[in-house]
Amino acid sequence: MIREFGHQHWWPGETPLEIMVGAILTQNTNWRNVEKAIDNLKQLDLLSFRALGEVPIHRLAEAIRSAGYYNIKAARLKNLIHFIQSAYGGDLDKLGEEETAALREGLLSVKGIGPETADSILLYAMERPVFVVDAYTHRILHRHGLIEEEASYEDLQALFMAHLNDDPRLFNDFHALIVMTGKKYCKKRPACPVCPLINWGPTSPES
DNA sequence: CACCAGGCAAGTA
DNA sequence: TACTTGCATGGT
Repeated sequence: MIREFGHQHWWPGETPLEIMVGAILTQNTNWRNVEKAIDNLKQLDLLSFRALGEVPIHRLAEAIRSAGYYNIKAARLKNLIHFIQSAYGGDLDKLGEEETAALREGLLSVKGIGPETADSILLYAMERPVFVVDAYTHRILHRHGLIEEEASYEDLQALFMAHLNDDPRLFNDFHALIVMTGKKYCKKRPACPVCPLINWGPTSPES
């Protein structure tokens, strides 16, 4: 994957807050639509902890319209801000000092933050050695016969983490490369240059 | 036109 | 517990 795409150096975001916002906005959504929403938040001067807390939710929803599911995502952003405010006094530095396991639990307690979003925040915003699993990860591992179709998020995460060094830089690149590979080759390609041993076949991904 | 994208929660039986 | 449905824009 490195040969095909090079190192990725994710997340495409400049600050921890921007990464957290992007993690929520990209849920089941094309990143290009998310970029527009984030650009818009910057234009409107809304991409700060303070502004996100104060902006009326309907105005926030309108600002992130291009990311889709905008009403739900506006609420989810508010939920995240509220969590940081109530648990860490709105202090991102204090949040940064929290233990990884405790922080993960806290994030998962926020309505609208599930395992992938929580782990994306932990890895890409907080640089914690947490492997991020997504739909591509599941699809690729299943096609290679490495997991059962029914394997859970935690099953996949445990598999990676049991076999890799606890290195945030490695996890960063690995997940990003899986996404790149999935986007480009795992849909309807007859062959994948990243993994020449596997011929996906011309039919549907899950066949 | 149909299908999907870096999910998650709520509803139903 | 095990499925199903809603959420929504924008690109292919």
